[in-house]
Amino acid sequence: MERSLSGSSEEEMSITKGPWTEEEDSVLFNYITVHGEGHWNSVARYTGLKRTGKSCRLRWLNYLRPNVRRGNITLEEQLLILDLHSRWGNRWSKIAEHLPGRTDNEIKNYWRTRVVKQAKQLKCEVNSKQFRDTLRFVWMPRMLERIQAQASSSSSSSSGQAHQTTLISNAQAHSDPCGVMTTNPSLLSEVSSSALDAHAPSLYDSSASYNLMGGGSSSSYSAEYCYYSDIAGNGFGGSDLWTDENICFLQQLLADHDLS
DNA sequence: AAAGACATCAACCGCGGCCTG
DNA sequence: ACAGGCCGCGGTTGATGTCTT
Repeated sequence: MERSLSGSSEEEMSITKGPWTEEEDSVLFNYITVHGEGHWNSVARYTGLKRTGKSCRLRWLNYLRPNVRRGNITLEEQLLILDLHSRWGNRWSKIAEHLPGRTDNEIKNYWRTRVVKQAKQLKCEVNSKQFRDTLRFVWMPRMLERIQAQASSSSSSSSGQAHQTTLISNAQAHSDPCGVMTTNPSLLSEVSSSALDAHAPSLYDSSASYNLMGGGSSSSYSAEYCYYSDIAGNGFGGSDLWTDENICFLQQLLADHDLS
């Protein structure tokens, strides 16, 4: 696929856009293997590829680079993404730094195709406090439970005290064929701690901003949280949390409590 | 089986920051 | 100090695959 640009120079007129061919991939891969990353405009120039430096960089980082992982974002990774996004917002490259092998593009796509979609279905603004609290107090604890369930199914340990240790061990067990961790264990530990705190609301400041009910007292907060936590724990099914069934469940939950 | 709707993901674009001369 | 080039980031688009009717 070759389209011309509106630029006037002959060079600009012959720039290739669109999907990369195997041949182009091979040329780029071989060049970077020999010369290393960087100087992307030079890469484009010296390889003879009719691509911009930007395009070469993107193709390398998102596709050709060794250890790049695509598809099947694990629960641990989803949990990390949700947590890190709650801290940093749309800082995709920063978030990607903590998910080895994952690219900012992939994380961004995950967020837009899964999380934003679910927010729409819940008729929430994705950046609204209501939706963020839903993620934090319903989805994240639920993800954690699933991760724990996966871990306990492969481990004899089942005590609550061993929860975090088990979780981290599980994360460590998820390494790719090249031995790269799928998740940063120290970060996952931090995430699991904060998400686990959701099971013990008393640990939070009573005026904590995390209030699924949208501004009630601390006592109603605790009581309501227990309710949500219990229902979340019992109401979801399936291996994928982002299912229509679960969204309907949440919609009902929000409607019942006049949250929308 | 075909067509339309929807979901996913690779790639492009514009902008801002940094570096260098 | 500043202008130009390069790089990286985040937002958006378009192609392709999958599902539904």
